[in-house]
Amino acid sequence: LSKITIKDIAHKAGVSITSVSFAFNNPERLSEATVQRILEAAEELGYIPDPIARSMNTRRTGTLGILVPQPIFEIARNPFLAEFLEGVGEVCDTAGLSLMIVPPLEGSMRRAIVNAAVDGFLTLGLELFKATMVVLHQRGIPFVMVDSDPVEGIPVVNVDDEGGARAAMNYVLQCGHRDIAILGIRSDKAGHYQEYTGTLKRRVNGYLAALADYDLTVDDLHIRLVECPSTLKGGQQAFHQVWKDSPRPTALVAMSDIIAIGAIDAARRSHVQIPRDLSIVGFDDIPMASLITPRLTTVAQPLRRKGKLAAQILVKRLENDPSVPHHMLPTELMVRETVANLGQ
Amino acid sequence: LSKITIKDIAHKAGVSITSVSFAFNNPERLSEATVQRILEAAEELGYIPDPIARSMNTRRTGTLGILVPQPIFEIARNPFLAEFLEGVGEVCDTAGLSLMIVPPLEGSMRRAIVNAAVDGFLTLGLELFKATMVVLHQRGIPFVMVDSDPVEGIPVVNVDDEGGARAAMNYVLQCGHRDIAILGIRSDKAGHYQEYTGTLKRRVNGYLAALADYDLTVDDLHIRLVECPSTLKGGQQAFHQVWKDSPRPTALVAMSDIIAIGAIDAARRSHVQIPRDLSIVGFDDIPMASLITPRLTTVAQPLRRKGKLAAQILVKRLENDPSVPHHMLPTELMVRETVANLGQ
DNA sequence: TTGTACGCGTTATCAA
DNA sequence: TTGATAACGCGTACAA
Repeated sequence: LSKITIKDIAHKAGVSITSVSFAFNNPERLSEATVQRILEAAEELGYIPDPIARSMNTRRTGTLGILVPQPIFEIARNPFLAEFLEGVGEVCDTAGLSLMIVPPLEGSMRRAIVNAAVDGFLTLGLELFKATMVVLHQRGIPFVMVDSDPVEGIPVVNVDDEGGARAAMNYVLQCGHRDIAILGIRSDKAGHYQEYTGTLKRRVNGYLAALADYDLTVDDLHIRLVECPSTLKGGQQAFHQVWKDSPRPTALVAMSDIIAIGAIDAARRSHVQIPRDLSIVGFDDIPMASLITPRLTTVAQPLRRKGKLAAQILVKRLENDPSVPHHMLPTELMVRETVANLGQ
Repeated sequence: LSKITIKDIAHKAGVSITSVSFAFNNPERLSEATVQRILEAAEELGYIPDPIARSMNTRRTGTLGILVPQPIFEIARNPFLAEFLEGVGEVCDTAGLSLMIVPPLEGSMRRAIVNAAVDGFLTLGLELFKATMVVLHQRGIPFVMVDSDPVEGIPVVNVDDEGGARAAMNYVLQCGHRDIAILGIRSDKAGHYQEYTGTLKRRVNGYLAALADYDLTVDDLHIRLVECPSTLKGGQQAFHQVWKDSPRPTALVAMSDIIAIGAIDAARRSHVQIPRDLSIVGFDDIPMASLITPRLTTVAQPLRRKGKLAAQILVKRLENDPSVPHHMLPTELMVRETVANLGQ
């Protein structure tokens, strides 16, 4: 029904379509009277320029896309995204950009990338790495990778996942725990942590390194990796799964806070007391982590800063800044109340 | 740099541009050999159709917009959005749609609506009601209003805010509280709750109705309304503000969970024990509400269902379904652990 | 089966 | 100060 075009106005105001366009975009090139007349006609007709047609030759959409590896439905469940969005939002708001969440289309990353009418992409924890990179290049618009393995020529923003993970596991070991379940994030590499890439890989590497310091490995009977979705429910189910195990773990090392919090919740409902009966450490330090009781011991990563930085880089690229920064933001172990020291 | 167009392929494959288009969209109309040749050429050149040009004549973008009244930065802070998105996401995922978050552009709703290349809008708690409605109509694409005062001819999805608010306040009063601070959500109507519209108005009305049952009003010295942003920090600050008041409130009735949780957090840091020293009730029942300790007594609204329902309606409208449903979803008081009974 | 030509709504170029 | 007219890249009647 948005039938009213520049032509209708031109007709009504008795001018050419060029003049109408000028009236909006270059008023100083027209006589004031003409501009006035055109604007009035537009007002009367309730004219709104078609954003798509406009984008057609400005080559700009005014929105940037966040390419996420999971359906919106799923990704919205992880508070991780919200905080990341806060940072991205800061930049968008000041730059006057909108934000498009671009999930795989019918399971295909390619289709998603191809279809999205955006000026640039922020990729979040890319999966199907190689294939996706190719499409991204073909698409020919700037993109910045977040939480991915660094690639020559592409801006990347990462955090020190490995260092953080190592610190977390090391702390748990220091506290005397030797029966440990790692609560991993389920990916397409289900069960094969050796094939992990990006963030997952770096975190697992950190855990392994800390274990190695104690001559421990993950395939030990006492140390195991259990995968679950990075959601509250995922954490709850993971708790029930490992709690039946024997030997029963004395500590859970979760790869995300939301998993850890889910596990804590399930534990509480099962009258398992944290940290007396079971220790837990998370990863991310989402706001909820310090709001629950007991306060979650976890690895803090600067989620907002990460989002803001990545968005800033992308915006610069849109303005043809040729630099290709690679950032590695620090992580920090936040010792709080969910890990018991077995020595005491 | 996305220079590769349909023309380049036509040239390389030695066919017309029509054939190229057909090869992608209507392969059965071409000989298999030709299709093969074209696809190969496209593959080699790394061709990707331009989504904007395509939208230009399909009149479809494959994305729907969520029109929010605040900057992304701000709205991302409220877990409310995440849960709503979950519901919307369910629909998007199955319908193969992307999601665009559309905040005011340079403070202007109008500009935001005008610029967004989307197939339809979901409006969330519309502000500047009348003016915005006009632009939305002019834009000529379908939209569904969520959390707004119902309008003839426009689909609306609301929840029973008034009933929920009334139940919450009534419960607090039943528990014997008479010194109460309402923690309101700060809007552009700062301080003038009489001018509230939409959700805010309905909630305040609910509170007032419950108070009226006890012959109480909000301008009483003992009952007051304090406004703050609907964020964790907003709730923290609100706590400090009212805690200095005299008479000091024995109960806080917050218009959102995130405010309530912020207040609880601030209270805990000030060694004020909930609910012994201070009772608190929230609104929304976000997941965090039942995760914190003590578990938050609050009013549950079906956030996900709301998002899903609204999105479903919008998608139907995109398919030219002429029906204009008005929905009012139920709310429910969740009695948990943050309100003390003064009578006991 | 394939190609020509036009439409989509705007902005940009150039001439009048 | 204005107005034809050509892009922009793709879809699609219609003709060949």
